[in-house]
Amino acid sequence: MLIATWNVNSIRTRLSQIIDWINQVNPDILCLQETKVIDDSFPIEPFEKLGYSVEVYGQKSYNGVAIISKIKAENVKKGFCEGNSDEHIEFFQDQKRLISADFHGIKVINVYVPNGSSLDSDKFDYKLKWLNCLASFLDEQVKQGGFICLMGDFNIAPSNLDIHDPKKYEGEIMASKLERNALKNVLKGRLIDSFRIFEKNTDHWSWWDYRNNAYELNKGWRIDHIYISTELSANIKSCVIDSLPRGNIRPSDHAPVMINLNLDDINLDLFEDEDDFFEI
DNA sequence: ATGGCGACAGGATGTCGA
Repeated sequence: MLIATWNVNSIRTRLSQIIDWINQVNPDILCLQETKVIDDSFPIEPFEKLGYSVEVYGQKSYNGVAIISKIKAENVKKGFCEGNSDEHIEFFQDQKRLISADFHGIKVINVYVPNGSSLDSDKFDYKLKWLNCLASFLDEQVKQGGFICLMGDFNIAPSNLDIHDPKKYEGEIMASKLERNALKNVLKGRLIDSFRIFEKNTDHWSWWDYRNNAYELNKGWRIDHIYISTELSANIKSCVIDSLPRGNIRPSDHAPVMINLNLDDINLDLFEDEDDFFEI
């Protein structure tokens, strides 16, 4: 099963490129971020024509997430809705940055983490609070049992290996200790970075700034990630960043990232107490 | 380089992203 994530920076501007990519790669599940459109205006038909179902959670101009899937999404949830106090939900619900759904017993959580602007900005405070809320949300999902796939645009380079020039950006936005610790607190060791299962010590980027010829100079960051329950690590056959779409005419500034997950030999014993899993 | 580049809303140019 191919599961992919892509910050497309406007679904309407990038539509034909996304359709081309789907035709070429044939993913089973594609999580999108920065769709930048209200739900009523999301172009659902081009995906349905290819046999996909579409779940959207968007808003005007900013943010917006969606899940495109061949398998029908079960238990779709939009925004933070569990494991968080009502005031948290209230605080975060105006920015559409999270959608989750179950597929064959795997809970797919698609996130667009706030950028945060700079460390002295109110937006940075919002980013850390949002990540803390995500940690609580994830705690609740883990409690419910089942495998988890947490993916999307995290706007954080987990280590200096994920930045083309770590010295230049040391301690700055997307590279700070505070953000990295907030991300670690989300993962809590129970989820692992799929990409680093295969690429232990290599430079690969998922985002290149539109400015300063960054893509041509290959000056990028790896800020788009697919985290998966540690129990599933043996089932991941590959994790690849497809950088080619970044070279398109009028590209997104992000590249798609995907994993190939083998579900054939998943150990169902892990879920012997989870009736929900067997109903699917 | 307090600038780059691109999308958006709106109908010029400011805001936002990363």
